[in-house]
Amino acid sequence: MTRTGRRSDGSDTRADLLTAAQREFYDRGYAGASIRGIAAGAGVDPALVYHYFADKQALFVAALRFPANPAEKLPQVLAGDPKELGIRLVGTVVSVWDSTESSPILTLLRSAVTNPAFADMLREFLIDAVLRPVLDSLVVQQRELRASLVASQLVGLAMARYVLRLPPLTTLGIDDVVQVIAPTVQRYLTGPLGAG
Amino acid sequence: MTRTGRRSDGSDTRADLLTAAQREFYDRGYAGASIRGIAAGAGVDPALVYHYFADKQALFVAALRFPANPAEKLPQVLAGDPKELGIRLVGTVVSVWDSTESSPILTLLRSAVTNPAFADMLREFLIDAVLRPVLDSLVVQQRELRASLVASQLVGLAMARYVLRLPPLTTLGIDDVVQVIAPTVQRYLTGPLGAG
DNA sequence: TGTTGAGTTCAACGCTAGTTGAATAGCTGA
DNA sequence: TCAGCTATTCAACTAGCGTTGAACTCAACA
Repeated sequence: MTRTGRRSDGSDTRADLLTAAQREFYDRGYAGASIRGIAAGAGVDPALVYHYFADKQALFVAALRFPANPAEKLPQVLAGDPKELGIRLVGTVVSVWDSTESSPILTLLRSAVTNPAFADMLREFLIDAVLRPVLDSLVVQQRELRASLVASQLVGLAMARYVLRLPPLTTLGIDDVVQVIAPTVQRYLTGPLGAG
Repeated sequence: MTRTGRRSDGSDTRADLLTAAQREFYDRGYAGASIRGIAAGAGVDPALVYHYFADKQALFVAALRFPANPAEKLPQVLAGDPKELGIRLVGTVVSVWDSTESSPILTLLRSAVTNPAFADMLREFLIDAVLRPVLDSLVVQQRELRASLVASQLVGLAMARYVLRLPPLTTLGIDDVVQVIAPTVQRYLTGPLGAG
């Protein structure tokens, strides 16, 4: 019964910690998740977390980026008729959100609400990594306003579908969600912003 | 230097506690706010909180309802041309949100993200107290879907304007916000929900 | 005037949290 | 084989939390 010391099996403890952290941060938010709980989820002593990560916040940031989930989907969103950009954007975003049990963006959304630093991270991700590229592909004015409007509808959709769990929006299939939300996003992207 | 015992001035400590609680819950969310911090904000010993309220959750609920902020604005939203219902709804909602430094709904929004019980409270408030009455005043189908769509855009607007502080949406005046958001809400309320 | 009850503080309990330093066990390369 | 690095655990520290019970002081009413 060896207690301390290195394990004999070739387990990847760092990855186990990141997976457990993802789950825990997603379920409970940044403040609600505990190092002890994450360590328990990975079957490991809490102190071990500090062997791999500087502190709780570093673990959070690392968990957000694991596995690498960059905007590599952007090209296929941008390709095609700009008149159907809203359809492709909403479809891609919702399918990414639906695809995993603990989407990093939803984790960040949960934590952004009570932590201004994470709100900054989310805002910068949304604007810099997603919406600016999309809008730069269009010939429109008022890009920043349009970007924030699209963000407002997408964030609201995430809140309604995953956090508040509003009955019809939560159970709708991806195609139905796209059908009702995409026209709004399309107007924010390319439509007139005055009276509609 | 009297330490314990009743105060001589006619101060309303209960109201002071509720005001401090509002501010603290708004700033930090339910879990992040502390009884000790709220008591300090009211210039009072933490134990005094338990003289007036059963526990932290009771204080939270009491702070949400203080001062009474029911949907007494509904009639003036419902009155008038249904074609401009979106304008009146968005205008009223944003002006309520902007009017106070710690709107109860925004507090609830902040806390709902990490606490399912508060998510239920917020959902029920939005649907039962605001959106069902509005939709019952219209002759439309798919009321529940329309309600959740309106909720998604309003919640997203709140997130963008007050939590994420997306630059243009945060600084826009109420009239400008209404101008860009109301058409979306109007379509969700009365427009076609298929391809737009 | 005396008594009661409401308002108020003090001190503490039990719990959980993030974090750290020392000790131990196994792997790797000389 | 052995030295040293890395992985791992143990035990503890400090700080903060919600909450409680007892004590004290004043105001109001009989």
